[in-house]
Amino acid sequence: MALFTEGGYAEVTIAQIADRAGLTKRTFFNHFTDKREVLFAGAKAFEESVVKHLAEAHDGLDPIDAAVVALTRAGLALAGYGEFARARQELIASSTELQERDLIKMTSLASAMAEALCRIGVPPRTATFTAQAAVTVFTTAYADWITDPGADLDALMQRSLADLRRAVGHPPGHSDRN
Amino acid sequence: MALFTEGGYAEVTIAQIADRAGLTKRTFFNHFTDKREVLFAGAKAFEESVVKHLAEAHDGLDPIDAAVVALTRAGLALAGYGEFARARQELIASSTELQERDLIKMTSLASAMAEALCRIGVPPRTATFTAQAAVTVFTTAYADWITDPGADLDALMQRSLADLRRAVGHPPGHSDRN
DNA sequence: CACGCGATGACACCAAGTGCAATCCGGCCG
DNA sequence: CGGCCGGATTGCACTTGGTGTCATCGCGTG
Repeated sequence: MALFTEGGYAEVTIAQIADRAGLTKRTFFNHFTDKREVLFAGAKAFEESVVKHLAEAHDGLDPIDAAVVALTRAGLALAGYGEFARARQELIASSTELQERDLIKMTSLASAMAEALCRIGVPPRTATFTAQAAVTVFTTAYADWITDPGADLDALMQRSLADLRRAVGHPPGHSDRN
Repeated sequence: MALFTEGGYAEVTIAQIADRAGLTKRTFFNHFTDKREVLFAGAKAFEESVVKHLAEAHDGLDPIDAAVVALTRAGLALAGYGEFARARQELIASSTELQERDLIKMTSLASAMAEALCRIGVPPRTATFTAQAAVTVFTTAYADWITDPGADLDALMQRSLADLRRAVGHPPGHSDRN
């Protein structure tokens, strides 16, 4: 991170990273498949955390609410990394390479969530849309949270979900229940 | 395309592409910034087409419906490329590199649409969610259309939109109008 | 102490890009 | 007709990400 923030992502070379870590270029690639991947180390763990929360806490909730809750819970575990998260997000925003990687991680997350929803009994197509929507909600709520770390992630998530609902409009053929 | 489909994306080298086109590696990079980009040549034109349709045909429609209609109209212009589109999609599915590029193109499309919506008077946050949702709808409808080129894109889009609406549930505080 | 195994390192190598300068080619002007 | 010009093409050298292979190191175990 130190190297990246002072030199810019593209300028920093793998050799430099390896040197800084007291290792070799080759060893770097034994730990990370990519240069990009070094900034997404936690992604897999986060995905698993979300899936776990999703499998646990879906009692009586709409799929979309369950998905949002699962993302919120998993997201709260990131609360400690505030400063790092901000720097990382800024770095990602500065490089299309990193944005691409970020997007595919989010897509992977959505897929994993969709699969988890299927296991709960949600039909596949609904599961896909639900997961995708939930991840969209998370992405913007997370961005909000980055710019204001003091805010409550849960509230931000609910606000984003409400905004999304307002944006896509009403589903056909039912009157409001709940 | 011929090279890619017979050899697989990763195996084909820029030199081979250039040879096949009767050009040089260097010249290839004068036309395309990337190896990936050669498969996304039409993306910018598509994006502009969508924005144009969106600016024109938003009379009296909800933003989300306007966005979906714009994507549908622009999508219909792709009807001629059926076989190519299928091969391309298959290729993208086979390579994470290409998936990443595809995702960022879709994100760029969503951004452009959001901006266009803002110009129409939709508040920014709503515009972002609307555009994102519409692109999601398009992505799955397009995938459906790829697997069944005989189908009607318009119908597929409407079905996807309905599915998405069902997935995200009802917006708060209004009873169904329309 | 010998052995084995996982992590590290050295080295050679390939392909994607990039910068720069030379060259080609078609049109245009005197 | 001949020279000139600007854009497209090219050759070439170079950097860097990434991989395959094999040697080596360090360490815990029998």
